[in-house]
Amino acid sequence: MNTTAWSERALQELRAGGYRRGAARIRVIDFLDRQDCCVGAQEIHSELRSRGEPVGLASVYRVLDVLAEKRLVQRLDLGDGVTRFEAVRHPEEHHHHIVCDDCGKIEPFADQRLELALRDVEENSGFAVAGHDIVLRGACGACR
Amino acid sequence: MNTTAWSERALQELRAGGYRRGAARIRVIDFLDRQDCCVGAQEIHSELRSRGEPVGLASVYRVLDVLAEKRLVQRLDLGDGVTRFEAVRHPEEHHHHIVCDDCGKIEPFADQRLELALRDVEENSGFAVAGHDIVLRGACGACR
DNA sequence: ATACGTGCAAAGTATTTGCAAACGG
DNA sequence: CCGTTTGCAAATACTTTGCACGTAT
Repeated sequence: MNTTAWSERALQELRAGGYRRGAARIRVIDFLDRQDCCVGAQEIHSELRSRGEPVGLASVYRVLDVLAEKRLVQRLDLGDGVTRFEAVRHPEEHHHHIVCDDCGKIEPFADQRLELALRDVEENSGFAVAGHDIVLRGACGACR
Repeated sequence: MNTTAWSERALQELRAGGYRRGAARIRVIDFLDRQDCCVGAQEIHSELRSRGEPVGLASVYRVLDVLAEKRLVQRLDLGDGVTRFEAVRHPEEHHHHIVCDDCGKIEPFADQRLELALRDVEENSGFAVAGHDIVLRGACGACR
């Protein structure tokens, strides 16, 4: 399986949308593709900077905005005032997160029954539901 | 049923915890008791001010902090950068929220199957889960 | 009387916006 | 070339903190 598939697809979809391949865009997309969990904008900014691939912080936010609009990344809010982003590699199989209140560790999880229950709620809500955010909080194995 | 039960219980629990009945504390608690949905700190502050019960914004935040710690209110993050708070009237029957992306309308919902599915996930997570936050997003009946 | 509570203003943090210069196609 | 993208700095928005004064107990 090709590990760089996502960044390629992202750049391709952006191009199709009339977006150019600017330096910041490529760097941020490339960075996101290397992550296996969600990251915040400031984190992306400082990591890229320390790797010698500096990018303006505003550009990071702008790139993330475009990616989120194209649904190439998922925004997530863990409740600490930082918006995090994660590459959407397999749109059909999405997952959620569980966060440790003590050490801040973030772990993903997926559950079919949960999704089915959510789908039912969504269908009976009277809303045209576009998405849902689920965050579990507690103490991780190491901290409790 | 007594509609002011919550504010009384809140003040009582705070007193038991060694907290005094300061003016800001009473006003914020009283205000929260009159709401039927979640509210943000700034909103509480300006509403109280326009009602002629002014309270310092910092005090609002401090009161909310104490209440959240004592689990008398629930924090919730709807993803728009504003932390909202809601009185916890019946700890055993909690609910979640669905938000309209267009008009910002917030509606509560509760679902037993969803809770059961969550409980299972929580038990198998390896975490000692303290709580969960669920937010559904979409277009409400009027906006879609 | 004396700790705790409050209000104001200043600081802190995350994010957004204005604008001139750089750059992709 | 020309419109898009970028980086910087300034602006915004929410929340937190420091500190002197007020007040509940």
